Amino acid sequence: MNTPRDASEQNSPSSDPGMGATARKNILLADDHVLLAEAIASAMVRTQGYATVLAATLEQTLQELASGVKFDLVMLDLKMPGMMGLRSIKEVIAAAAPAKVVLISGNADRSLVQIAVENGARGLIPKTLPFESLISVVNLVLSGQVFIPAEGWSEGAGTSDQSADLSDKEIGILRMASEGLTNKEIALAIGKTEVAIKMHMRSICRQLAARNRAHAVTIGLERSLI
Amino acid sequence: MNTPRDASEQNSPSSDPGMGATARKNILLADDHVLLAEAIASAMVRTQGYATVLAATLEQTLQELASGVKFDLVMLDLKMPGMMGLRSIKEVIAAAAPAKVVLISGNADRSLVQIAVENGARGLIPKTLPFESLISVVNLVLSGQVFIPAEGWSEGAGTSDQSADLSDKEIGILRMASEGLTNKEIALAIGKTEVAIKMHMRSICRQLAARNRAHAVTIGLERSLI
DNA sequence: GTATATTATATCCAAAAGGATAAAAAAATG
DNA sequence: CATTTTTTTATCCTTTTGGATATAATATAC
Repeated sequence: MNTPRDASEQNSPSSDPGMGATARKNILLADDHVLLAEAIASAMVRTQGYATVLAATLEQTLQELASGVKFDLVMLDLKMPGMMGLRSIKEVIAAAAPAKVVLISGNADRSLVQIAVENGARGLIPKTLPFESLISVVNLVLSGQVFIPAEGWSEGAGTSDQSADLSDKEIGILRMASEGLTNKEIALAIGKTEVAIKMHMRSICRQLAARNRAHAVTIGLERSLI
Repeated sequence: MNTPRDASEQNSPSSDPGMGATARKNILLADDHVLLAEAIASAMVRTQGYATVLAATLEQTLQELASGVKFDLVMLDLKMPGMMGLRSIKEVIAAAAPAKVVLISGNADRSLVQIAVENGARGLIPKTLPFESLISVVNLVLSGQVFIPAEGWSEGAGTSDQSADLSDKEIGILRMASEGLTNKEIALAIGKTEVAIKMHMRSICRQLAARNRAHAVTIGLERSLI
């Protein structure tokens, strides 16, 4: 099945006149892993005739979505420069509407995807998916279905764990904590007191269902919140 | 000695008679991101005529390397089930010899790759590399060169940071710490005293140049040590 | 075997993290 | 405006970390 894919030149989308009711689909592929993105893009073009545009950062993605080109599907990598967990996903979903948004990830955790779907995402394409299945999933999603793989992703938190999204401030604090800064140092850095940071950390841990800051950092990293 | 069973339908490697001195190359592609692996594999086959075998776990990789098939190049993903940082990289390099081993990663940190190269790795292929460049890099490496991209990876630790590899015990302890376990709980889990764990944590932090356990967890996750 | 590392343990101690409660300060809401 | 909510701060406290030092118990090497 896999034959030539030439990576570079996708068909440009936009103004495409005189196509039937089921016109050719425009896909925005947002992934900084160009190697993968080009491969997917070329498969789309070759086997389905879908026009594909690439974006390598969140910024580029939003730019493309604001460019006026009407996309049918956005394939969004969870770990891309600029991405900050659920926060960014929501942003893209809003900007992409009414285009469908499906997530791509190497190892997303269950709860994040679940919440993302509740917020309008059309599912998840794990990077561990065989090539062949990819096309089927894309068409499935284009037809209006939601696709979530039954397995193949990290266990996440099977228990009671709602993937709340942290505020920008909380994300900043968690990031600093992940870099080894103490509460006192963080406080100094953002001009607050140590106690304030401590309260934020407690809030962060509660929201992430983390046992302590080390655990919070782990969860933050795995959900690419930070 | 099992015959090369290749993952999809790539040309089977091994006994390939009647090729010139520069015989066709056998490549082992170890990456659990099948989507990407198949794309690379097909590009290899199509544009270069290189036979490619896929492996999706460290275990499979080592099995292939022990199967008797002579590979010329192993492309090894840093984040694959079973992989534990430098430890596993060394293992693969040893098992692959005299085949060349080049790393693949979405976001490897500088120091790890540096140390890996000092241990015999032939360089790094970032997943952000354009498709076109991939072929060039592969041939470059096959010709005996080491390839390390000048940019496009996480800053890592620019300062004085030697990516030492942790012992199995240390990795286990760090992993438990990343899951929010306290020293006391870890001690209980592995039948040691709290103080012993504390000493190990200190040793871990020293080796990773981490400021504290939260930082150590971050580094451990980023280097996929845990 | 002895000598030399490595690993584990015991006691100290100071700093930081985690938790609770109450009260200002600021922001958002009506 | 007044009111409600959120954020920030203060003061307690307990547990956990992080660090130092010394001593036992294993290994590892010679």
